[in-house]
Amino acid sequence: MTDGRRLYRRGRALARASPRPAIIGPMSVSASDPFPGWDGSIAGARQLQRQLAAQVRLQDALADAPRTVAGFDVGFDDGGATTRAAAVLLDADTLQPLERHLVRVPTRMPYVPGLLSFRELPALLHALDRFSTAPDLVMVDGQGIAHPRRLGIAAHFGVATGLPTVGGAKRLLCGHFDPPGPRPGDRSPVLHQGEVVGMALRSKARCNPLIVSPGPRVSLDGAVALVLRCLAGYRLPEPTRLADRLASRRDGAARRG
DNA sequence: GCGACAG
DNA sequence: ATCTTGTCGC
Repeated sequence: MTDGRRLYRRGRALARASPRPAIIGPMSVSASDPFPGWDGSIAGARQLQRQLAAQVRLQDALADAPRTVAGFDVGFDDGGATTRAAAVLLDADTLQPLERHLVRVPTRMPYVPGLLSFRELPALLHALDRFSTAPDLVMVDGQGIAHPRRLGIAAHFGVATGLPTVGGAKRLLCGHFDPPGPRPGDRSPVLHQGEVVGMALRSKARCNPLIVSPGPRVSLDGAVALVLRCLAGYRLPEPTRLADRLASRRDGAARRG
């Protein structure tokens, strides 16, 4: 299924997928064709990343008072054959969930460091389509611009949808940082090739720092401020934490025993 | 050549 | 990511 040139399997199911609602924005691509122009190769994927990264603008351009925040994450089933994408919409002020969606689609790409979005973005876009209304802000489990070519899955999501997006990862993909202070809120810049591409944020005491990096329409400082606003006593911000629980079949309602 | 390597 | 119970530390 992977011959080095065509690593991505285009499937019938994807071809007849439902079109994206018109609530997303002018920059959006359809969930059925997430990577227009991609030839399916590794080199082509990297080239597309460089091209899309050039479209990322880090000027804050979100609603004055975001009313909703969405969290996205992915998990796997059937030994990896099925990709589970979770999308949770929360009230930005109370952080209470308003909508929760879980979609299952066939896995079509293996995990390749630096090309995570080519594996998980399609499923995330399908999950996004389930929302009854577009979120004011998006948070994705993964890197924003803290990526070798400045297009982690969060940044890619933002470019693909036109929505303001923030990346929150549990670990670093590239670059380095000095350990931030021990108290919640302490932070230390993430550097890569001489550029500040993110912030290692101590979101909770005695926990490893969260790697925060912006996607389109959000600045680095803005991303940190938004993440801080979404914290509720856990290392991960609520949007991503709830999506993670839903995608990883660890959701309270789905557990027995 | 060697080490690193989101999820 | 995923396979998996209890356990050490705060």
